[in-house]
Amino acid sequence: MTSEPNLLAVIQRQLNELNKSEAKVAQAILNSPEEATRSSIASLAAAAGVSEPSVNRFCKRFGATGFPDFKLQLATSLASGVRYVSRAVEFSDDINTFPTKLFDNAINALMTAKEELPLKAIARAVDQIAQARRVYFFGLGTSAAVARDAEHKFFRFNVPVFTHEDPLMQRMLAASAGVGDLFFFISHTGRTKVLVEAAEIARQTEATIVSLTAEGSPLADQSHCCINVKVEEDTEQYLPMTSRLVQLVILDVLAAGVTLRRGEGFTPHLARIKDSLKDTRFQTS
Amino acid sequence: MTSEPNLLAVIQRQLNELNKSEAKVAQAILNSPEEATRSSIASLAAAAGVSEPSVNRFCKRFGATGFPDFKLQLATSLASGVRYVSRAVEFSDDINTFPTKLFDNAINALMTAKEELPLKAIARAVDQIAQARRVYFFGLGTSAAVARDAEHKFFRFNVPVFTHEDPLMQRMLAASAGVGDLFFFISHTGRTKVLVEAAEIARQTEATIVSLTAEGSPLADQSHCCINVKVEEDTEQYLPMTSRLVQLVILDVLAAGVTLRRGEGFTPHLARIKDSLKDTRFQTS
DNA sequence: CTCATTATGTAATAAATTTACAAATGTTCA
DNA sequence: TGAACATTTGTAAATTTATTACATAATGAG
Repeated sequence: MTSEPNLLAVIQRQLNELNKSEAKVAQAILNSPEEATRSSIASLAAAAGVSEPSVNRFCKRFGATGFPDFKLQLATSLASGVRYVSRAVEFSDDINTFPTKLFDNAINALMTAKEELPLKAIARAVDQIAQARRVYFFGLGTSAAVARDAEHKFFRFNVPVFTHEDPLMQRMLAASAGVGDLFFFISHTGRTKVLVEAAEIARQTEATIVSLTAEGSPLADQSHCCINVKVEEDTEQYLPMTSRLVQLVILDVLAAGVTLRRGEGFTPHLARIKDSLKDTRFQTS
Repeated sequence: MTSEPNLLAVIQRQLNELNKSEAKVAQAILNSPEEATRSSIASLAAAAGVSEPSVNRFCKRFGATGFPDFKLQLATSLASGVRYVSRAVEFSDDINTFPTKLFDNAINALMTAKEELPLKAIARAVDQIAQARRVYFFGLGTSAAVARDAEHKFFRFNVPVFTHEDPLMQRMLAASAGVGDLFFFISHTGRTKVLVEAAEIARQTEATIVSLTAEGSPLADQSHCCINVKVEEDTEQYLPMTSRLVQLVILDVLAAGVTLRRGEGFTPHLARIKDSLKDTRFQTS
């Protein structure tokens, strides 16, 4: 009943243990799996050079209730197995291809991140943020923009938040930290010197250090709680694009987590902030 | 023939444009998509409370050749693992559900945006940015972080870029603009007063106005070129989450577009900037 | 070489899907 | 309002597709 994640591999593996006509069916399916999902039992039987019941028996042998069920499993397996392969933009690309590639890469990164979400670390970070008296979001370069976004978001939850892009300010604030302060470091590589140094300084105080960065990096080493994001991205060669998207969504998750912890009683507060923005907008006609 | 990667979202979106019985079928499928992939046309018709041909017509309306083909597409679409209908986080959610929901919503937003990418506007914006003598990225609130990210990205392409979050600075810069200046406004709603005013001021100069905002908004009206992003997001009630992700990826697209226009000769410049960052990092052991 | 066993195919049956058409419903305009 | 038209929906027949039952062929052991 459990849908096999990779049906083709299973078929391939059992190939020798099949009898002649079943092997023919297997071969036909392995030759063009996509086509098999679209064929009727008659056309697949013809393609394999066997009779229709042989195809049916083949399907049952692999745990399906019948041919349609088998096709379904095969289609599912193909869809999940193919996995978008991220594609680099090339100089030969034109307006019709490169935007799609970039979107595909972004989508792919989020899907991958979603699958290996470090839920324990996230839950812990939510706890710590919810308990903090003050939260500092620090990042540099691209991550500075992420930190700014986080500040904006968490501010609405009545958490006193601060962001500073200036490494000197970051150091000074880290040095004068105390109980109840939480430093949230954001860095794709986790190796940016001045940021790691700020973390080291903060670590010597009573403050809590949370980081959103690469596993096993110097920055992660300095953290009480590290949310590590695995994004396959060659930042040495290209600009980081997808990693910051994942970071942003994770910060959304943290913000949502904090809100949920506060419970429904907190919603009026959010509504008040929303209202305060109303007059800054042109009304929709 | 093109297999829709996001069938449920497509169905969801067209829900109001369907007639009664088709809507019933749509609802039945949205209620339990997995079950639909395993049902026969008869049982789905029964579940929806319509006749079998109605189900068949529904399938054809969505580009399938018939019911089996539709089931196949649906199964394929489900297999990629994303719940394509955006789901709001609720107070009953726990750590195992709400992070997934948020990721799914983000992925969904990017997929939808990808489907209706305004390629003409993007191509035009790329042209204009490539020709600009100076580019100003202006945004407020959440969009300020997006503007900051854009500044960071475009800076690497040797385009003189500037960002200011201060509305007064924005106005002053807008007022003193001239030929070759490009103002790039970022706003989800396109109705933020001070931003629209800055655009109005800039519009009276020789500068070019490009905006990344909602179609038909006051801000769009002020722009020479408007890249409109359709993201279904209730910003009145919730914080904008997905829209800024789409904005970021579109800015990546613009940056890639500018790079492609410059041709391969430009890559050494990027390499030099990369090198300049090397010493700021701890080396990987 | 014969019997038992397994493998495969044929043909009938059953199920599911599609098509053609008719009834019902809604819409337009005098 | 109501006749004429268009649209939607369902019924029933036709067609396609899948399954089952059974017969025949192939294989292998004694």
